Amino acid sequence: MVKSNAQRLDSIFHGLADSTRRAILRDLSAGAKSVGNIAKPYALTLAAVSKHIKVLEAADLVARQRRGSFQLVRLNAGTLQQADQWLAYYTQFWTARLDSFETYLERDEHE
Amino acid sequence: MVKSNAQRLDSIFHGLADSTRRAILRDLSAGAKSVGNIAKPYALTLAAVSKHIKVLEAADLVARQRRGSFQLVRLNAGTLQQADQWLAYYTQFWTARLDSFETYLERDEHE
DNA sequence: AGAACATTCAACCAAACGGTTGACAGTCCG
DNA sequence: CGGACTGTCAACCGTTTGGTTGAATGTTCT
Repeated sequence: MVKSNAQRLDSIFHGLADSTRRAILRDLSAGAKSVGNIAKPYALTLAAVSKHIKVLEAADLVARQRRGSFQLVRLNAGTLQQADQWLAYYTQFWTARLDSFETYLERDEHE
Repeated sequence: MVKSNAQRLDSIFHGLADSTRRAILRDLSAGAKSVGNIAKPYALTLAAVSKHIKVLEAADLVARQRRGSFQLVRLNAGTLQQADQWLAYYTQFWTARLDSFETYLERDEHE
Protein backbone atom coordinates (compact mmCIF):
# COMPACT_ATOMS: atom_id res chain seq x y z
CA MET A 1 0.00 0.00 0.00
CA VAL A 2 1.35 3.39 -0.95
CA LYS A 3 0.92 5.93 1.77
CA SER A 4 0.88 9.67 1.68
CA ASN A 5 3.31 11.43 3.91
CA ALA A 6 0.54 12.25 6.35
CA GLN A 7 -0.58 8.63 6.50
CA ARG A 8 2.99 7.56 7.03
CA LEU A 9 3.34 9.89 10.00
CA ASP A 10 -0.06 8.75 11.29
CA SER A 11 1.06 5.15 11.35
CA ILE A 12 4.49 5.89 12.76
CA PHE A 13 3.13 7.93 15.66
CA HIS A 14 0.36 5.43 16.18
CA GLY A 15 3.00 2.73 16.35
CA LEU A 16 4.85 4.66 19.00
CA ALA A 17 1.74 5.51 21.02
CA ASP A 18 1.72 2.29 23.01
CA SER A 19 4.19 1.43 25.71
CA THR A 20 4.31 -2.26 24.84
CA ARG A 21 5.27 -1.39 21.30
CA ARG A 22 7.88 1.10 22.46
CA ALA A 23 9.28 -1.60 24.73
CA ILE A 24 9.46 -4.00 21.79
CA LEU A 25 11.40 -1.45 19.80
CA ARG A 26 13.71 -0.93 22.74
CA ASP A 27 14.25 -4.68 22.99
CA LEU A 28 15.04 -4.86 19.33
CA SER A 29 17.73 -2.26 19.62
CA ALA A 30 19.87 -5.03 21.10
CA GLY A 31 19.53 -7.01 17.90
CA ALA A 32 16.99 -8.81 15.74
CA LYS A 33 14.74 -11.35 17.49
CA SER A 34 12.15 -13.97 16.69
CA VAL A 35 8.51 -13.20 17.46
CA GLY A 36 8.51 -15.79 20.22
CA ASN A 37 11.57 -14.32 21.90
CA ILE A 38 10.11 -10.86 21.62
CA ALA A 39 6.93 -12.04 23.30
CA LYS A 40 8.56 -13.79 26.28
CA PRO A 41 8.90 -10.82 28.65
CA TYR A 42 5.28 -9.78 28.29
CA ALA A 43 2.22 -11.03 30.10
CA LEU A 44 0.40 -11.22 26.79
CA THR A 45 -0.51 -14.00 24.45
CA LEU A 46 1.70 -14.62 21.47
CA ALA A 47 -1.15 -13.54 19.24
CA ALA A 48 -1.34 -10.16 20.95
CA VAL A 49 2.38 -9.57 20.52
CA SER A 50 2.11 -10.74 16.94
CA LYS A 51 -0.50 -8.03 16.39
CA HIS A 52 1.72 -5.39 17.93
CA ILE A 53 4.51 -6.41 15.62
CA LYS A 54 2.14 -6.12 12.70
CA VAL A 55 1.33 -2.56 13.73
CA LEU A 56 5.03 -1.75 13.88
CA GLU A 57 5.52 -3.41 10.53
CA ALA A 58 2.66 -1.43 8.97
CA ALA A 59 4.43 1.71 10.16
CA ASP A 60 7.63 0.38 8.65
CA LEU A 61 9.33 0.70 12.00
CA VAL A 62 10.27 -2.94 11.82
CA ALA A 63 10.81 -5.59 9.14
CA ARG A 64 10.76 -9.36 9.13
CA GLN A 65 12.78 -11.97 7.37
CA ARG A 66 12.03 -15.66 7.41
CA ARG A 67 14.83 -17.60 8.97
CA GLY A 68 13.93 -21.26 8.65
CA SER A 69 11.07 -22.19 10.92
CA PHE A 70 10.90 -18.80 12.55
CA GLN A 71 11.15 -15.17 11.59
CA LEU A 72 13.57 -12.51 12.60
CA VAL A 73 12.17 -9.11 13.36
CA ARG A 74 14.59 -6.24 13.07
CA LEU A 75 14.43 -2.51 13.56
CA ASN A 76 14.13 -0.12 10.71
CA ALA A 77 15.99 2.87 12.03
CA GLY A 78 15.36 4.95 8.92
CA THR A 79 11.68 5.24 9.70
CA LEU A 80 12.34 6.48 13.18
CA GLN A 81 14.50 9.11 11.65
CA GLN A 82 11.57 10.35 9.59
CA ALA A 83 9.48 10.88 12.68
CA ASP A 84 12.41 12.43 14.44
CA GLN A 85 12.92 14.85 11.61
CA TRP A 86 9.32 15.96 11.79
CA LEU A 87 9.56 16.41 15.53
CA ALA A 88 12.96 18.04 15.50
CA TYR A 89 11.85 20.53 12.90
CA TYR A 90 8.80 21.66 14.82
CA THR A 91 10.43 21.50 18.19
CA GLN A 92 13.17 23.77 17.01
CA PHE A 93 10.82 26.06 15.15
CA TRP A 94 8.44 26.44 18.06
CA THR A 95 11.09 26.91 20.63
CA ALA A 96 12.72 29.64 18.59
CA ARG A 97 9.37 31.33 18.02
CA LEU A 98 8.39 31.26 21.64
CA ASP A 99 11.75 32.45 22.78
CA SER A 100 11.61 35.56 20.64
CA PHE A 101 7.93 36.46 20.90
CA GLU A 102 7.02 35.08 24.29
CA THR A 103 3.56 33.82 23.35
CA TYR A 104 2.44 36.89 21.54
CA LEU A 105 -1.28 37.20 21.01
CA GLU A 106 -3.04 36.60 17.79
CA ARG A 107 -4.34 39.63 16.03
CA ASP A 108 -7.82 38.83 14.83
CA GLU A 109 -7.61 37.99 11.20
CA HIS A 110 -9.99 40.60 9.84
CA GLU A 111 -7.51 43.39 10.19
CA MET B 1 -4.19 13.40 36.71
CA VAL B 2 -0.63 12.40 37.37
CA LYS B 3 0.84 10.38 34.57
CA SER B 4 3.72 8.00 34.49
CA ASN B 5 6.39 8.65 31.97
CA ALA B 6 5.03 5.88 29.77
CA GLN B 7 1.53 7.31 29.89
CA ARG B 8 2.91 10.72 29.06
CA LEU B 9 4.61 9.36 25.96
CA ASP B 10 1.46 7.40 25.09
CA SER B 11 -0.61 10.55 25.08
CA ILE B 12 1.98 12.66 23.30
CA PHE B 13 2.40 10.18 20.47
CA HIS B 14 -1.34 9.61 20.36
CA GLY B 15 -1.77 13.35 20.04
CA LEU B 16 0.61 13.40 17.12
CA ALA B 17 -0.92 10.39 15.41
CA ASP B 18 -3.61 12.33 13.58
CA SER B 19 -2.99 14.63 10.69
CA THR B 20 -5.67 17.13 11.72
CA ARG B 21 -4.02 17.48 15.09
CA ARG B 22 -0.59 17.84 13.54
CA ALA B 23 -2.02 20.52 11.29
CA ILE B 24 -3.44 22.34 14.29
CA LEU B 25 -0.06 22.29 15.95
CA ARG B 26 1.49 23.60 12.77
CA ASP B 27 -1.09 26.40 12.65
CA LEU B 28 -0.36 27.31 16.21
CA SER B 29 3.32 27.69 15.53
CA ALA B 30 2.37 31.03 13.96
CA GLY B 31 0.97 32.17 17.29
CA ALA B 32 -1.80 31.47 19.78
CA LYS B 33 -5.33 31.29 18.39
CA SER B 34 -8.89 30.98 19.59
CA VAL B 35 -10.70 27.67 19.16
CA GLY B 36 -12.97 29.19 16.55
CA ASN B 37 -10.08 30.51 14.50
CA ILE B 38 -8.30 27.20 14.73
CA ALA B 39 -11.41 25.44 13.46
CA LYS B 40 -12.03 27.66 10.42
CA PRO B 41 -9.76 25.90 7.89
CA TYR B 42 -11.21 22.47 8.56
CA ALA B 43 -14.29 20.82 7.17
CA LEU B 44 -15.24 19.72 10.63
CA THR B 45 -17.70 20.92 13.20
CA LEU B 46 -16.46 23.17 15.95
CA ALA B 47 -17.20 20.41 18.42
CA ALA B 48 -14.92 18.02 16.57
CA VAL B 49 -12.07 20.53 16.60
CA SER B 50 -12.76 21.22 20.24
CA LYS B 51 -12.27 17.51 20.91
CA HIS B 52 -8.99 17.46 19.02
CA ILE B 53 -7.79 20.37 21.08
CA LYS B 54 -8.76 18.50 24.20
CA VAL B 55 -6.63 15.56 23.08
CA LEU B 56 -3.70 17.88 22.51
CA GLU B 57 -4.33 19.47 25.88
CA ALA B 58 -4.44 16.09 27.62
CA ALA B 59 -1.04 15.39 26.09
CA ASP B 60 0.11 18.77 27.35
CA LEU B 61 1.08 19.70 23.82
CA VAL B 62 -1.12 22.76 24.07
CA ALA B 63 -2.53 24.98 26.81
CA ARG B 64 -5.46 27.33 27.01
CA GLN B 65 -6.02 30.63 28.70
CA ARG B 66 -9.34 32.38 28.91
CA ARG B 67 -9.18 35.69 27.18
CA GLY B 68 -12.50 37.40 27.77
CA SER B 69 -15.28 35.70 25.89
CA PHE B 70 -12.98 33.29 24.11
CA GLN B 71 -9.93 31.20 24.84
CA LEU B 72 -6.48 31.34 23.45
CA VAL B 73 -4.81 28.07 22.65
CA ARG B 74 -1.06 28.13 22.55
CA LEU B 75 1.66 25.62 21.91
CA ASN B 76 3.61 24.01 24.65
CA ALA B 77 6.95 23.49 23.02
CA GLY B 78 8.47 21.82 26.05
CA THR B 79 6.30 18.75 25.66
CA LEU B 80 7.30 18.31 22.06
CA GLN B 81 10.86 18.39 23.23
CA GLN B 82 10.18 15.43 25.50
CA ALA B 83 8.94 13.34 22.62
CA ASP B 84 11.79 14.52 20.50
CA GLN B 85 14.28 13.52 23.14
CA TRP B 86 12.85 10.01 23.26
CA LEU B 87 12.95 9.74 19.51
CA ALA B 88 16.34 11.33 19.10
CA TYR B 89 17.83 9.01 21.67
CA TYR B 90 16.58 5.86 20.03
CA THR B 91 17.13 7.05 16.52
CA GLN B 92 20.73 7.79 17.29
CA PHE B 93 21.23 4.61 19.26
CA TRP B 94 19.71 2.38 16.62
CA THR B 95 21.45 4.02 13.76
CA ALA B 96 24.81 3.65 15.47
CA ARG B 97 24.07 0.04 16.28
CA LEU B 98 23.00 -0.84 12.80
CA ASP B 99 25.89 0.96 11.23
CA SER B 100 28.45 -1.00 13.19
CA PHE B 101 26.81 -4.41 13.30
CA GLU B 102 24.83 -4.41 10.09
CA THR B 103 21.77 -6.24 11.45
CA TYR B 104 23.62 -8.93 13.26
CA LEU B 105 21.62 -11.97 14.18
CA GLU B 106 20.37 -12.78 17.62
CA ARG B 107 22.12 -15.58 19.36
CA ASP B 108 19.46 -17.75 20.90
CA GLU B 109 19.25 -16.88 24.53
CA HIS B 110 19.90 -20.35 25.98
CA GLU B 111 23.59 -20.21 25.27
C1' DA C 1 -32.64 41.60 31.06
C1' DG C 2 -31.92 39.92 26.51
C1' DA C 3 -29.33 39.08 22.28
C1' DA C 4 -25.18 37.50 20.21
C1' DC C 5 -21.14 35.13 20.32
C1' DA C 6 -17.65 31.38 21.78
C1' DT C 7 -17.16 26.99 23.39
C1' DT C 8 -18.35 22.75 25.68
C1' DC C 9 -21.33 18.89 26.96
C1' DA C 10 -24.21 14.85 26.22
C1' DA C 11 -25.96 11.43 23.53
C1' DC C 12 -25.29 8.80 19.84
C1' DC C 13 -22.89 6.15 15.94
C1' DA C 14 -19.61 3.44 13.13
C1' DA C 15 -15.02 2.07 12.97
C1' DA C 16 -10.62 0.94 15.05
C1' DC C 17 -7.98 -0.90 19.14
C1' DG C 18 -6.08 -4.21 22.20
C1' DG C 19 -6.84 -8.22 24.00
C1' DT C 20 -8.44 -13.33 24.31
C1' DT C 21 -9.26 -18.18 22.55
C1' DG C 22 -9.05 -21.84 19.33
C1' DA C 23 -8.24 -23.52 14.84
C1' DC C 24 -4.98 -23.51 11.17
C1' DA C 25 -0.47 -23.47 8.39
C1' DG C 26 4.75 -23.79 7.54
C1' DT C 27 9.01 -25.80 8.71
C1' DC C 28 12.14 -28.91 10.79
C1' DC C 29 13.42 -33.37 12.74
C1' DG C 30 13.15 -38.33 13.89
C1' DC D 1 4.62 -39.81 7.75
C1' DG D 2 3.96 -37.85 12.43
C1' DG D 3 5.24 -34.70 15.94
C1' DA D 4 6.90 -30.54 17.85
C1' DC D 5 7.64 -25.76 17.10
C1' DT D 6 6.70 -21.15 15.44
C1' DG D 7 3.56 -17.98 14.08
C1' DT D 8 -0.84 -16.20 11.97
C1' DC D 9 -5.85 -16.03 11.26
C1' DA D 10 -10.67 -15.63 12.51
C1' DA D 11 -14.10 -14.73 15.55
C1' DC D 12 -15.39 -12.48 19.38
C1' DC D 13 -15.52 -8.87 23.23
C1' DG D 14 -15.34 -4.46 25.72
C1' DT D 15 -13.28 0.19 25.22
C1' DT D 16 -11.67 4.12 22.75
C1' DT D 17 -11.67 7.13 18.76
C1' DG D 18 -13.36 10.53 15.69
C1' DG D 19 -17.16 12.32 14.09
C1' DT D 20 -22.16 14.30 14.19
C1' DT D 21 -26.24 16.94 16.20
C1' DG D 22 -28.59 19.69 19.48
C1' DA D 23 -28.94 21.58 23.96
C1' DA D 24 -26.48 24.04 27.55
C1' DT D 25 -23.02 27.33 29.57
C1' DG D 26 -20.34 31.29 29.94
C1' DT D 27 -19.21 36.13 28.46
C1' DT D 28 -19.82 40.55 26.40
C1' DC D 29 -22.56 44.24 24.56
C1' DT D 30 -26.74 47.18 24.36
